[in-house]
Amino acid sequence: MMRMDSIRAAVAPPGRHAVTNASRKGDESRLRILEAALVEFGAGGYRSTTTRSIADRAKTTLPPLNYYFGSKEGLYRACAEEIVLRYSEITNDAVSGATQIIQSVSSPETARSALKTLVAASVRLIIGSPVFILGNGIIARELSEPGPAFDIFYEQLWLPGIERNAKLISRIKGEVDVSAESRLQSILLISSLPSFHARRRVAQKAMQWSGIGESELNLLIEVLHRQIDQI
Amino acid sequence: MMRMDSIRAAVAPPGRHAVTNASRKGDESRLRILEAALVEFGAGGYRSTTTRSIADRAKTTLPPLNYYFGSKEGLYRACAEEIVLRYSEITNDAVSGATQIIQSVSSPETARSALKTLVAASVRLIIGSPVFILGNGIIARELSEPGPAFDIFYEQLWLPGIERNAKLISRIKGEVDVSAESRLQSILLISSLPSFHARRRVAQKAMQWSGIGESELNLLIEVLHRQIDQI
DNA sequence: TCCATAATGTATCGGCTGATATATTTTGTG
DNA sequence: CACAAAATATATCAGCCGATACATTATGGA
Repeated sequence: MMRMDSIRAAVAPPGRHAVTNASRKGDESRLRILEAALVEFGAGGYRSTTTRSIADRAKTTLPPLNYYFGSKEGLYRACAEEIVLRYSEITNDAVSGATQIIQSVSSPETARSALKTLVAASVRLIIGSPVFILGNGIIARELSEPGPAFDIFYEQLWLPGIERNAKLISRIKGEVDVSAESRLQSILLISSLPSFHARRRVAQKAMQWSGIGESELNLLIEVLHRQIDQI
Repeated sequence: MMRMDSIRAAVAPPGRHAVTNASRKGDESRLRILEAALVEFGAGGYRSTTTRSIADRAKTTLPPLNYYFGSKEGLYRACAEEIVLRYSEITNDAVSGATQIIQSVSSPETARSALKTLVAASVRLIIGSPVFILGNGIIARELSEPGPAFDIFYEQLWLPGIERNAKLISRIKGEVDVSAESRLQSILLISSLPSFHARRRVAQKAMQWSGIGESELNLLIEVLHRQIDQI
């Protein structure tokens, strides 16, 4: 009982992190595993995904998974952090634009325009981006059934997003402080998108779309923009 | 191999169904198991829920589960059908009212009012009803990760709901035929609700609500009604 | 009351899963 | 080139899960 290996692996994944000049092959493997995990977790969720399937996709075996990430749960959390990272990078422009407008003295119409930009960017990212569908699967699932990554997404993605949009909506309506109503509108607006991702199959079937391409995205954005126009 | 028992159990759960005068105790057990399954599946989803936990909650053992429902999946599907049944019963009034308005020659304002009634009823059912939270958990999960019950919900719940609301929206706008836009608006409107259920924790945290009671529901309905006013 | 059948419990099987002890190979460095 | 450390593979374990063979009890009609 209480073997050295398990302690080392569980507490701080690989000791390698403390070392400055580690081998490059290790990093490549780590990334390959992470990528495979994103695919597998994204397709099947946490429970349904087996570490073996991840190892297979990463063209390796089981031990490296624990070697680099400590456990299945550690790997899952690493996926969540990776998703947040990529997400932030992509939305960086739209977000910093909005932040600037929120912090400065701006007209309702400026705020409205920023909100539209944010929403359009989110739609393209969440629903349109093929490379991001897997990440969105993980996000959507974590929303409807909080798992090991809930807190990561909540604190780094949802709460900031809700607050940002609520402030913009508030500005549009000329409120001095953000009202409960505005915050609720923000939640509903933001909720629509992962929902739409999750209900992709439902929506596609109901709309009789053969796929979700440019024209479909544009229609969706148009409808949302019109909704924003009427705030 | 190919034993009688398994064939009988898998194809048509119990032969009992063909019999007119079966024992009452069997029905009670069946219901108790179904109720327990609704709780367990609702709390944990299909994969995470074990047949043992269901049997425990139903204060019985494993064999009766297969005896009455053939398999874990059969039990899950039975839960979905039960949910659809209860759901339909509760929304029956609002739905038949809306149907009547759709089929007759009605003014935009009549349609708008019917849509508001439908949405308010849905909000109370999906978000407000404590007895229905478990069913909604199953529905929400099945939306974001299609499982054995997806088709049941799609055909009996979502598609009819989307079509109904789309027709009302279309009527409100005075369209002759239901436009793609109206249908999309309908999807977005309907999507908000299970989303809000799923994101209950997120919303509650973000709104700093201690719970979702009458006043919170009313605020939510108010925001949605205002949205409908601006269609 | 008796008995066929329905209902439930006990015990167990086979398969899968996460994890890891152990052995082997690969890598970077002096 | 040699060698310590890092990385990867093999083999295996222990636990859980769905399912069911088998045994037992309960039910209700004749």
